[in-house]
Amino acid sequence: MLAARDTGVAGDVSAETLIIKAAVAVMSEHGYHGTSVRDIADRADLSPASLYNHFASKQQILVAIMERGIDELLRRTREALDAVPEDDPAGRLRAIVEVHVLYHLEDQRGTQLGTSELRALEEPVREAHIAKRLRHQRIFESVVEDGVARGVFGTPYPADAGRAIVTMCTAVATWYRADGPLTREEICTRYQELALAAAGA
Amino acid sequence: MLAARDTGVAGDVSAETLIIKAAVAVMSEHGYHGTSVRDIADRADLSPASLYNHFASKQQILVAIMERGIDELLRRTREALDAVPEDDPAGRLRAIVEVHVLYHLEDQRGTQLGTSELRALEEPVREAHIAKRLRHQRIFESVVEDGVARGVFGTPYPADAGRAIVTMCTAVATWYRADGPLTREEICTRYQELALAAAGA
Amino acid sequence: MLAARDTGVAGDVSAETLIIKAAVAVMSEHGYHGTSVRDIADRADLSPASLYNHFASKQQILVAIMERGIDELLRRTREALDAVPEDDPAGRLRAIVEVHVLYHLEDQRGTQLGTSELRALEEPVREAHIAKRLRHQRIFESVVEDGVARGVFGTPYPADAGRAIVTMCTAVATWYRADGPLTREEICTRYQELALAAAGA
Amino acid sequence: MLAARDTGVAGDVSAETLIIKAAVAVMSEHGYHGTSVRDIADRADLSPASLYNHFASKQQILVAIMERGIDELLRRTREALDAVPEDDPAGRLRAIVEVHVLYHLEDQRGTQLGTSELRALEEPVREAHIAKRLRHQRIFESVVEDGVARGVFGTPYPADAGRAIVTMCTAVATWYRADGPLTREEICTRYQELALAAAGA
DNA sequence: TATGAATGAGGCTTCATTCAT
DNA sequence: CATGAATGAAGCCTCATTCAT
Repeated sequence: MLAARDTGVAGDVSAETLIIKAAVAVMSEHGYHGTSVRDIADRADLSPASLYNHFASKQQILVAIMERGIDELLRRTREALDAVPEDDPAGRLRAIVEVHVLYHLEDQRGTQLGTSELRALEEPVREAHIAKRLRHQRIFESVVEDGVARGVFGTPYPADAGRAIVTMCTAVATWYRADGPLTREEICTRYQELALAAAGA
Repeated sequence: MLAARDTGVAGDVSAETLIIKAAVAVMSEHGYHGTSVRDIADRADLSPASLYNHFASKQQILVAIMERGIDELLRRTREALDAVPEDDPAGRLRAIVEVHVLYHLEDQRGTQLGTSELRALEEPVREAHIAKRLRHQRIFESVVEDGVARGVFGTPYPADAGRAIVTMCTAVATWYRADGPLTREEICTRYQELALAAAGA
Repeated sequence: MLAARDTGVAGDVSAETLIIKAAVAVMSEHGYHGTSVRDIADRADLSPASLYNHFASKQQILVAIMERGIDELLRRTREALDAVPEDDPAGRLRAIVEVHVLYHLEDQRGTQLGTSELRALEEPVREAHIAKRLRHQRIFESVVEDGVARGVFGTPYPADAGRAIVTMCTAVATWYRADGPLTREEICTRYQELALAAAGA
Repeated sequence: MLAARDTGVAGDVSAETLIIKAAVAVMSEHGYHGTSVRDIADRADLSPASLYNHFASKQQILVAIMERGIDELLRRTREALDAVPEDDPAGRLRAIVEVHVLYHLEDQRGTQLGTSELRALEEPVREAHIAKRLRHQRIFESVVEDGVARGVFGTPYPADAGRAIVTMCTAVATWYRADGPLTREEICTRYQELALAAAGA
């Protein structure tokens, strides 16, 4: 049972990961409530009963998806921030926008779920999860605020700008098509510029 | 409650309108698939069976909500545009942002539904509905493009800017709280500024 | 909808009563957990879904059966006691034994359920129900104790005798067959004698 | 399967015995149908799959419990009878009541199962098992009848008395608590007296 | 012998909808 | 126009059991 450890590394083929992939695929299309356990099982080439050897409930599958998603996003965002000097607000904003956009392009369906199915999370997980999302948004707000404090950004509403930036970067997951006219990197660059503009750079 | 615009007459309290209000209330909280006909009926103080005297199906209730929403938004947007001279791109952008933000603040729940339940619409209504939404977004894009053509906006990516503007203005419906620190008008003003910034005004 | 009121009177044909009769029939044979909602529905000539128009759950059907049973038994027992002078302990014991035996012969299956499915009742109903059953048993104990106090009964263990009497009278529901050698009245008489003997009359 | 016989001897720890003990514990609480194989396995600190290395099915576990119980009871009852002279009906009744009561106090849960889960036994085991239980009851009836024939007992209904005696002695398993006011021996003595009274000694 | 994983059957319940009243 | 009752389909989940390891 070598592959049983979910390392997040490509090539991971544990049953849990396969199920989560299947669930992301079908849930991102029809939503949590619009997706049946059978839908997930079919997609994962399993019987519905077998799902329950890996997850206690449909809800727990959603929890796994949502938590992994926000945890990874937070991790990457913090990592990106750590790599840019504090006295370079524009560079810091560019860095976290890059992470955000690339992550939402890389895992379009998973991140869409993360954005849209908050309401399907049951308490008490929901509350904790929302707190994480808020923490993530606060990072953007504080980067903009910091830039304003340093005189690099000129927006009079740093918090609103931060929220607007997160919002528009998140939305790329809803419209990006791999066969569209722009590469991921191009989209990323454009959103960095849009973000800087919104911040009043 | 001017907005009860079923027939256009103020004070409209037709059963259809009551049901739609009830449906918006519960569906905006749990989504289309997460809401049962009984949930709607309970909210509307009716029996589930009675709903069917007014709507042919749960799906038709959703259709009514979605179509009314986008139709009204399109109508207001066009109306706003007609009121501003063509040679004032900034004014035009301000105008449609105002309509968009105010409409999403005024009918938070209905517009949230409109944004999130596209996937729950069944064909062929869905396709037609998406076309309308696209038409709406094209208005924003063309206003930005026009502003660039006239040398008023400087963004190198007018289409992306247009989409980003719509996106961030739409999102106000998800976070606005009536008891928050800002009035609707203040929010509106800020988003007008953010939009102009994104357009490179 | 004339018959909708459940009066407990013979001839009552409300859906609730029909379902309860069906449930008693199948549950008394296979037990609560050994009986499926479909079993009950089939017996009542209904679809499983229709059951839920009348009872909120399988458990609530059981509750109705159990509560009606013990309430009726308590009622009859108290009524019987009221009809015999306090200074006639033997008559009083005969009276409550008669009620007990006849009720358990009259509704063999229902009373068997009442005796055997206590464990299937969920809290908090269970606790309250057990209290009722205890109250019923206390009546027997106090009649025997009273008889001892008055010098009519000689048993040195009135409480044990009372319990033993209830127990053996309850058991008639498990072995009585309508086509057996004894009439209900004969059985009743014999158990009155056995009870008096146990009490040391 | 050398060690499989539960001889009651301390130190017997075969897996079969452990499983049976676990099954008795959980089944006596929730009944056969209310108990899952997993419930038994959990209680026995085994995986459900492992149970099947020791018993062919859940049903076979029940069979083992029920058959061992009635076999042991019959054995002890006959043994007790053999130890008392035939011309001492009161002594014989005392002897079998003692065995019955003590066995039901010693193995409260197992005997409760034996009494209540007859209906869960599948044919053809069920029929054979019922025959054994009947044989056991006939012993009580014949002891009473014999006592009547010898002029020692006065009851006019020896069969009913026999049944009533078995019934009330069996019931001790349902109410006895180790921390109650009476020792097992005291209970035993009282039920011997109650039995003699019922027999009209 | 032990068990994680698999599964068809079936558990209870809710669903959207219909229809007689 | 309103609704209690009915229902086939489907929902999530547990069941007893099997099997490869």
